[in-house]
Amino acid sequence: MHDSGAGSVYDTLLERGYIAQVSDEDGVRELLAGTGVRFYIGFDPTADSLHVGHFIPMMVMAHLQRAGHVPIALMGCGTAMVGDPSGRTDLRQMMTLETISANAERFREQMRILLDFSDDRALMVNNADWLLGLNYVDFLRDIGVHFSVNRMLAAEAYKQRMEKGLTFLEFNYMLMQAYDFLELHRRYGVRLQLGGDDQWSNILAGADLIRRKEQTEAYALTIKLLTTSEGIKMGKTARGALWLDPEKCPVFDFYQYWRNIDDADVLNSMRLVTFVPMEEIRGWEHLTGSQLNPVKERLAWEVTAIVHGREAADAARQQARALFAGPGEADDMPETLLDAAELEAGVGLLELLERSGLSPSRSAARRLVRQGGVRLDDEVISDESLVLTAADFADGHRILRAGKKRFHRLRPAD
RNA sequence: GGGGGAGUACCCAAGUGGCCAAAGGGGGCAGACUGUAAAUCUGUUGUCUACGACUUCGGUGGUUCAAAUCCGCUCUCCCCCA
Repeated sequence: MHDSGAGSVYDTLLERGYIAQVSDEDGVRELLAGTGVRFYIGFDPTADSLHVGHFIPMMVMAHLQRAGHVPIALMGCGTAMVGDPSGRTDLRQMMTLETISANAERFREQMRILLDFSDDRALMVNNADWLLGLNYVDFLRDIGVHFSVNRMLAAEAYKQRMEKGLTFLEFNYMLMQAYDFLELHRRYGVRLQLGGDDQWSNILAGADLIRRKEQTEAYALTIKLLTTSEGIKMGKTARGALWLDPEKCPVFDFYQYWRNIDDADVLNSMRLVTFVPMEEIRGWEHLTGSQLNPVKERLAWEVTAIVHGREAADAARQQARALFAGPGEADDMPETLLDAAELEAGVGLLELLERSGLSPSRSAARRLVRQGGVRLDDEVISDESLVLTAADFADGHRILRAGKKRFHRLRPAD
């Protein structure tokens, strides 16, 4: 884990491909050339776990922290009460403050995987502290005057909503985020806000506000969203987003997501989600086809190690190698225990597929069998009415496979 | 406040009394081919005690032998006028 010693952090960010837009490139470069710069990124706790979409901005914060700057992670409990319309086609589900606060608690824990909060090397603040107590009329007179509705409507973030409709509630989001920036400038001297590229107009609004209220230059820098080479958002899995919480996305699945990445996206991902030095990454540029497989494995290990720790990454790698390469198997494969009584009576294959989570329903399990997608150990099972009894477990456990990539261990309970 | 329009499966979107578990596309899943990739081809994609049965077309109550389709009420959203 190391950055290239030479060059400024700004150049590191640029080279690794994080930067999407900057309000004043020279200004930001100069600012970051110093040390101890406080900058912030806001995270609205609208779900109970962070996902890869948040992970990229976190990586940027980590790079900057390692270069001696001070990241401020803003928990958007106040802004989450309103909901950011940027990039959304419809109104977010309104959330209660309790839910939001509980989510923020999870976010806080997950932030620690990448940021060092000790000795004020990074700060965590909550905009509920200043947003929830605001007086409406005061806010309008103090902040609202500085916003032109005409200009707001021209913002890309709102344009998309002009067809589907935009509520006044959401329309205010930009003002709140702008106010956050101002508030953090006043409290901590923050002059730089980072965010996903969809946050561009919101961040600029804040920089403008600071300029007007404080006559100080503030900067906006947006980070590229994690997309495939075809511009499609990455991080979606069959079960939804690629969550950082192992409860919501098992480590093995997380690892496999990166292991199975498209050839065209390997190096780009390597730059964005790992700390592997650029010199090393450049050395892989000429690789093509199956030569990229070891690189994919490295990528998967590196990200997994950052998010879940080295041991978990080692385990996932070992498990994957065992399952795909040889007849072996790993220890921490998900498993289902079968008690003696049910083995006595016999357990149906379809039931097992459903219970293990390999199939969402028995109908789906039946289809899977019919299409030759089910294997018990290495044998394809075509009999959908197959029943397993204690005799089938004479050698201990059996491995149930759905398709080529999903595995589950069945084991008699002791 | 007045007028018009829309809500269909994971998403988009056909269907306007029976031939509808509901066209088509996307996505997902499986198989073939491969490199645990992509592309391509094939199959599949409501549930179940499965050649049949049951539940689904915003919600609810009706009309009818029969409703996603007709009527009343209701919820949500969009557009035009104010």
